Amino acid sequence: MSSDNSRGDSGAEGAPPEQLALIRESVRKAKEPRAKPRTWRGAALAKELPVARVLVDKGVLHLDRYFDYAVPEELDAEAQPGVRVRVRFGAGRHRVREGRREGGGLIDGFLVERRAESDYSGPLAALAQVVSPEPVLSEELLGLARAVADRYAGSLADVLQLAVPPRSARAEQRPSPAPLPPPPAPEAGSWARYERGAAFLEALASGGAPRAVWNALAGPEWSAELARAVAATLASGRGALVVVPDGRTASRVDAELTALLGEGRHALLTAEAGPEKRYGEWLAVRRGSVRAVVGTRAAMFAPVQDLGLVAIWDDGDDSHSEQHAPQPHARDVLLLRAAQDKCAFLLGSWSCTVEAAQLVESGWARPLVAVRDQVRAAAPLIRTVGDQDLARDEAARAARLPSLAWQVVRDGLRHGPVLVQVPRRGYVPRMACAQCRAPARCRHCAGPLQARDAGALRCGWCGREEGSWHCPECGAFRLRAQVVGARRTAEELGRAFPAVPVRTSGREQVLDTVPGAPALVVSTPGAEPVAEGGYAAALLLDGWAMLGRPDLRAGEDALRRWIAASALVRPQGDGGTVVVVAEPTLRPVQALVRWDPVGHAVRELAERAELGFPPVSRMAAVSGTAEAVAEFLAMVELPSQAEVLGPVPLPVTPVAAGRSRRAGAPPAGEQWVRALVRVPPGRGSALAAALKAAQAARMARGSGAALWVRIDPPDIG
DNA sequence: AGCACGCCGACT
DNA sequence: GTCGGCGTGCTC
Repeated sequence: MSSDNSRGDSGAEGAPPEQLALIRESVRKAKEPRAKPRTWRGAALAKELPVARVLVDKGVLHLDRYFDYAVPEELDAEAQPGVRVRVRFGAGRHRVREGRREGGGLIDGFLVERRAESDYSGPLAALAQVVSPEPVLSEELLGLARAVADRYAGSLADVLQLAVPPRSARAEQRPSPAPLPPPPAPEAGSWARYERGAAFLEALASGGAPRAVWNALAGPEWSAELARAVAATLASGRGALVVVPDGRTASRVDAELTALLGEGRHALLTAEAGPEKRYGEWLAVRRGSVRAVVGTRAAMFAPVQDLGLVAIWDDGDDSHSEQHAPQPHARDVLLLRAAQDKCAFLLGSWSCTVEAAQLVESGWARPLVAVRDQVRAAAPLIRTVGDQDLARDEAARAARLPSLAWQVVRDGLRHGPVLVQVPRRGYVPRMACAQCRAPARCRHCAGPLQARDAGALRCGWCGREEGSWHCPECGAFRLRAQVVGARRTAEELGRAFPAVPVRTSGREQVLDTVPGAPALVVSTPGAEPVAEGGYAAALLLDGWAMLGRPDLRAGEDALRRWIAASALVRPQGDGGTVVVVAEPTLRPVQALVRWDPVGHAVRELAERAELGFPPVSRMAAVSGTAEAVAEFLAMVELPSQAEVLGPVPLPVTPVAAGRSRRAGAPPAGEQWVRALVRVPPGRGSALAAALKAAQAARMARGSGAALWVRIDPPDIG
């Protein structure tokens, strides 16, 4: 049967209803496996490749597949792969009685492919509109989005919403500038301080794809080093992408790139620019006018052409986790990109996450480190104040500050600014051995024990009660809740040194830099200003607060924050000193004293492997009402060896605090539960696939109750 | 999610 | 006979 679209009445509202009914009937009866494209309107179609495969822009999982549409002749030229389109979508074909096809509104989508035939055995609806001829969704970007959706059990449309910025017609109309020729390969510069630093740069410059986990030396040179890695990649004729945690850090790297490459070779992609400007920059990158990008997490999808290097700075910072579904982490997206584009990979940090250690241990990446002597020389001297010191120190108890700390601050203020790091509010205390401070863990699943009502102990993962806890480390029977400390100390310090100005940097107002003159700089973690010439000293307060969070990462995180603050302090050769108020026997404190974040991460990794924790095992969280979670767990076909922990009740969001409507958080006042599912190494994709399939089936059935599935939950206690 | 189909009971 | 209840399934 040949096409019935030969009449060419493209402008008419449609064929007579009888004919439409006839088409439908014949299609139904003939059951052709591969229908020639036909439209309800009978409009003239494109002569070549008259079928457009379209991804409809709806995040729902059961629509996470392509739909075929017919390409009308007049849209033939513009309807190219990658463009944004609008199509009619939804049930509504039965309105043909009135002679036209109405129901089903216009929705947005992406044209993914042009084909000769459809494997859909019904008449195709026609593309309604090509929104713009700009091919925003390249094959590479589609492939990446697909991989991210699979990894996180999310829908392709959700990922594309993160990956492709909203259109701005004005930005699209402006032509992007002509690309500049590749710059010369840069000198090794301060990369020479690292054992394999110069070799890494040379590999980038000569078109290679080295993969490294870079433990940066303390001090301010890291941003220039990142810029050199970008320049080396550009020199090879390829593009480069750098993702950093926040806008402040992005502008630091941006400044180094401008210093090294001049204007016009790189783009800065952060949320601070407005949507139009941002889309303009994004387009310049996509069109190949600009070959290098530095930006915050949304830049992880930046469509850099001929990508040669992806880099991430400080992957332990939680702003690398996307807040929108399916909540991918920049490190993992860049890992997928490196694998897909076969490009170089650089993960840099002053500290070291367990995930980074795993990349090295698995042999996927090589360590990029300095020799021990260099490491120690670049770092300040670290001194600790623990419980014993506090107990001995009567004055300290009264003033809440030990005399060693007073002394270091006083000496430091003679030579320059002194940083005081105070914890942010809102950490939840968890239980630990009163004697040795080992975190109290469930004997069944090794989850964190938490004190519930009336002092009953309960596991935060599997919900089992613990009636007769004793410490597996030292045998003690008593527990203590680890306390959250005060920022009053900062005020006290200010009063104690009345001649010195006190400056604060925190959530409300983040200072970028402070001058090299003596001053007390009080800051929360992550908001520390850079001091001109480095801080003379730093005081890290309330180590208990940072270590006491009921989180698997508490140790790693505390160390990362301490190291980030200490890295802003002058080297010990120049008198730089840091005092940390925390028990010196604790592992993260010892790692800080030795300045050995990598060793710390390696030990954590070994322990996680033994206990079946992520990232060695893959975990997923399923949260919702008790009924929804139970129903979901009953129907999901989990891969073999999968283990379900819980469900346990989640804390109820106070009605007053309804402002923080985080993705996956229960609505204010509603009681939700959470189950954790874990699988052994290598079964992660099977787990994601199973969860996604079950979620899709649930949605298709229209089970109304909200339910959240989160791969790699960040807060598993 | 919409929205239309379809296979059951009360109605002009 | 026909209108219409909402349970079920599809959306190119």
